[in-house]
Amino acid sequence: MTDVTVATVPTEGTQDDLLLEHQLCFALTVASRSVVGAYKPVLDELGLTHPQYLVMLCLWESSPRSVRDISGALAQEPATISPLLRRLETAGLITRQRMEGNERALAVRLTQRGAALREQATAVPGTMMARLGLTREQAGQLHASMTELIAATKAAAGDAPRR
Amino acid sequence: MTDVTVATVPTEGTQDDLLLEHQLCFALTVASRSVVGAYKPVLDELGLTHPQYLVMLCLWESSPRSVRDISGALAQEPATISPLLRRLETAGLITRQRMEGNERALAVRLTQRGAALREQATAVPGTMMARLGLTREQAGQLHASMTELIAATKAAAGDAPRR
DNA sequence: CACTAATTATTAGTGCACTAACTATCTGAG
DNA sequence: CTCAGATAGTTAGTGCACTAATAATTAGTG
Repeated sequence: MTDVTVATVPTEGTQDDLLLEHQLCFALTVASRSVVGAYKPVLDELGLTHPQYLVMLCLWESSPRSVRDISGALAQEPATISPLLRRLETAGLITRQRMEGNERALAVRLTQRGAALREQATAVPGTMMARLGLTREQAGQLHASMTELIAATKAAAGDAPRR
Repeated sequence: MTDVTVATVPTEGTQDDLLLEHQLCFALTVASRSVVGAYKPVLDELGLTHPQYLVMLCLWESSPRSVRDISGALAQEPATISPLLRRLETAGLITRQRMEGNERALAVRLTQRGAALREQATAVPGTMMARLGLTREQAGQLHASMTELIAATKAAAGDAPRR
């Protein structure tokens, strides 16, 4: 219906460049919101939001981790992670206590319930790929494209702001 | 450095499925945030946030539009658009008045300043592609992938929730 | 050793995004 | 013609995400 769009994108700049439907950034944000939205019914059963799910993935990989560490792994500001962790603590999935030997850092640790939730979560990736009708190859291809894009933005950040 | 990831994804499900770095949804959200972040310095000069930029693109295409119309074009809830429009009105870029003939609908209209801003904006797409080091072909390819993904999520939404 | 620097986390403030609840207007079936 | 239901926007409430400012601890240098 509306997929002539890409095929007709010309090689040089035109005044069509400002058409909403031609914007990669628009397609990307819609895709992101749509995919996250598709996770919702599945994650609801675990009682997690999508960002919370990502934090849990992080902790299932290794358990006592600092805020800075998690923040780095998720490419998110500590100020974003902080309240998120507070909610996960309230939900009884993690504990937060100062690290011994370095009282400024926080030791974020899975509770028994938090660790146990992993069992239910193992089904999530497969369920989602099936729901979206993606093969492992397609998913891998998209993953690679996104990784490249992320790298491109890092390069762009290094260029202009001139720090 | 860390790009062995995709090449080593096996064909069948393993316990590695829960590794953060293997999640497409993670790569997608990071890519989305990163790209939007890359727009920031450029859009700052126009005094727009990225979501506001998308609304303006919308209005530069056709000017008196209803909230519902804009909401549909941007794939966003009216409740999200509403306060966003209020800020654009405060910024003097648009006006909001009830439509004559249908007092429930709103006529969102560009002001002179709003229309004029388009001149500055014409440079944005080109600037961004250059900054990200993307060719038109690459951008087109990514755009097509995102469009497919979006379609996949729509299909998924139609399946399960069974309305 | 003292005092500045850097590191780590949190808080405040703004803006997006969504759901649910509400108001106002319009439409259409009886 | 009337009033139940649909339509269009807004508001309230929650949660993310970012920047800037703050507090607390640690490390390093003179």
